[in-house]
Amino acid sequence: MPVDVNDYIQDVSGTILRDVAGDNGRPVTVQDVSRQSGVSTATVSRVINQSPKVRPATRVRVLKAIRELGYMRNHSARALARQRTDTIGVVFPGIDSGFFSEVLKGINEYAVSRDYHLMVAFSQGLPDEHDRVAEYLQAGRVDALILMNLGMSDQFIRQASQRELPIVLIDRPVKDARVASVMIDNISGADAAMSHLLALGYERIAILNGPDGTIDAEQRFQGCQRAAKRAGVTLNKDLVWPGTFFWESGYELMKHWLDSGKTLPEAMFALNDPMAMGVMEAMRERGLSVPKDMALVGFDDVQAARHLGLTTVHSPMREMGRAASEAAISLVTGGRTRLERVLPTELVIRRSCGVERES
Amino acid sequence: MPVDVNDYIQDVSGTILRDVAGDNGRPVTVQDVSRQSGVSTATVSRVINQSPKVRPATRVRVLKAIRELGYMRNHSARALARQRTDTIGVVFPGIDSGFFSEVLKGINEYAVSRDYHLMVAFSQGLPDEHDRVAEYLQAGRVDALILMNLGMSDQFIRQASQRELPIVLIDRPVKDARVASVMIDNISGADAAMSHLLALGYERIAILNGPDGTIDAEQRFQGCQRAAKRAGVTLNKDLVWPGTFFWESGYELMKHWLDSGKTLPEAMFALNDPMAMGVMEAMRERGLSVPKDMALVGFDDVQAARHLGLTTVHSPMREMGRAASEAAISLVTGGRTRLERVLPTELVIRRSCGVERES
DNA sequence: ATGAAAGCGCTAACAT
DNA sequence: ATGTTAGCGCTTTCAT
Repeated sequence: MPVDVNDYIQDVSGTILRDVAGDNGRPVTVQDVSRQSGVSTATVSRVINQSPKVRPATRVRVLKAIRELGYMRNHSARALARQRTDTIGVVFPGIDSGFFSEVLKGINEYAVSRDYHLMVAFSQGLPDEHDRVAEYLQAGRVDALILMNLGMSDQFIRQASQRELPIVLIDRPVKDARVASVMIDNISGADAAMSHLLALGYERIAILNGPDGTIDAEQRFQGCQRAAKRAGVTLNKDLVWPGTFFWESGYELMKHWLDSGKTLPEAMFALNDPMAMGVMEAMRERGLSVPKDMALVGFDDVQAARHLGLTTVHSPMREMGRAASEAAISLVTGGRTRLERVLPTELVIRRSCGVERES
Repeated sequence: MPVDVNDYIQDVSGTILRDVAGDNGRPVTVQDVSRQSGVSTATVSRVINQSPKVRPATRVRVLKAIRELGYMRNHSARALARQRTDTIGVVFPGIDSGFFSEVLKGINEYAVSRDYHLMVAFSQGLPDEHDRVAEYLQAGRVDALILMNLGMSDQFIRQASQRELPIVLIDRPVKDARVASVMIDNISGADAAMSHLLALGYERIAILNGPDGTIDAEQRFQGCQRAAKRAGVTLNKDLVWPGTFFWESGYELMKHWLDSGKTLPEAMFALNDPMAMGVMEAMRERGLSVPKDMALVGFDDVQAARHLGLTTVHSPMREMGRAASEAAISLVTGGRTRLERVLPTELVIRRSCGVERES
């Protein structure tokens, strides 16, 4: 069914672009098609919507008229009549965690395949965030909402979810709310990275943490603890440093460390890639290198990580987008969906932690 | 006027989120508000749309009803009646040049300030690109179209522009088409970079070009020539290398160069940052460094450039987005606009070309 | 299989 | 300043 619809659309749009509505200015409507093909508007609508109850001959006549007139269906009218927009709203935080484009592509991929459109907004700050969401919540704008990594309170989300509009949260679960959520398996990812470091025999392992209160930081650190516990070692509190998840954070830490003259740890696990890259850069500036002077592992597997040979935990951003998109559309169309999805992460071993396996 | 409208919306949305439509399932309409407040729907509409011709007392009554009922205006109905959607469509290429998020934010910034929404699509490949554009061209979906850096032919664009829908092109001019375009000043940017290198006294300057046929590559190379000409030198053809604009391109070039044992040039101008970063990485792997063993300049000023101390030409992506957004909305609302805008670029001097000024 | 007609929720003349 | 009314373009019963 979707396939047919697409075919139809391509057909029409091809026409549009070939000979542009030469007639008058007024846009072509079903009425016009109806008149031109000698059938009722109801039948025209049936043809447009691939209803099987149209005699082939009739269908052809209508299609011909559509083509001749360069008819295109009007979205607003259709949405108004059907009470759905075939559009899903996406709200991202204004500060770019760097992933959003990947996630958005994932969302888009699936949405397109289901013939859905995307309405996106970036929120700058909390009040604006609320406004944006509230705006999309307005009946008729979108059929579902995907919210990524926003700062709004659980309470706000819970209230928002009272409306009939399906909501999907990326990178954040909410208890007690009728919303779907998709996250990545931060814990296992961090566990794997830490375990790898431990298996390599490193003992003095520093951890550059993320900011307090973010779920990613919390879970990743939790993963570290799990790995340590399993290995029967304890994390050295003195080697756990607070970070911001920004590049500067890693850069500054390492710079101070080197300035202080203290000996470096054998290895460091930066809880995201930008920080790891900051660390690398600070070392490079001092003529030190990874993994010679210190092993290093990151988290997220941003594009640059590959280029720098940084061992890191791959966060499946694209897939998160896809999953969110699937959940949203499935909620809209009434399909069954798992309300909580946790996507697996995977350790990608490169040269920064001392073993040369992949590049 | 926009301010008032926003106030109103915030008002309403506040309500929405406070006490959720407790009543029945049916969404609240102007009719309901009309009934509840004892005025006609026309007046309700006037209040909603900030018409000045409403007695304050009446306005208050209506506002009260709106609040009590948790009324939200229906976008589709409004769009259908007004024949405008307050939405602008944005089509990006599926392959991420890395900028698109910046540009999108710029577009969003201005759009939001004018109370417009964004509908975005990524096209994968040429046919899909056409489809996406054609789809948005459908009356009623969006009020204007911003196309970024797509591969479609001038002819296609020209035909698309025949429709009444305003079109704004980013990073590409089209002759003879009734479209607006915003670009960056590649020529002056490259000229400045090249001139800088020449002023520093470098003579053997290699150029790592972009792919043939892309306007960015062409113009940037042109800028190089202009600088050379003005300085009274000629570009050494043997030092001009074809590139792809991808990281790998720079990496491979430099690797081969080093493998070949040929002496390095004194300086290199990579016509975009990713390639420059590839070059740096290849050098780093050989224990060479910038600018000690070779000066290096990039183009675009991506985020990592700052971290790596790469001298480069700043491309104002955010501003491009803003400008495109302005142009689009201004075309929609009938305001006058420059149809061609070329945004200035700026050389950002960091340590990679041999002088330590900024960091 | 097809048509007639009643909306979907809102706006915008036109009247008063 | 406010009300009446006729659409906007499409879908969808309900008849036939």
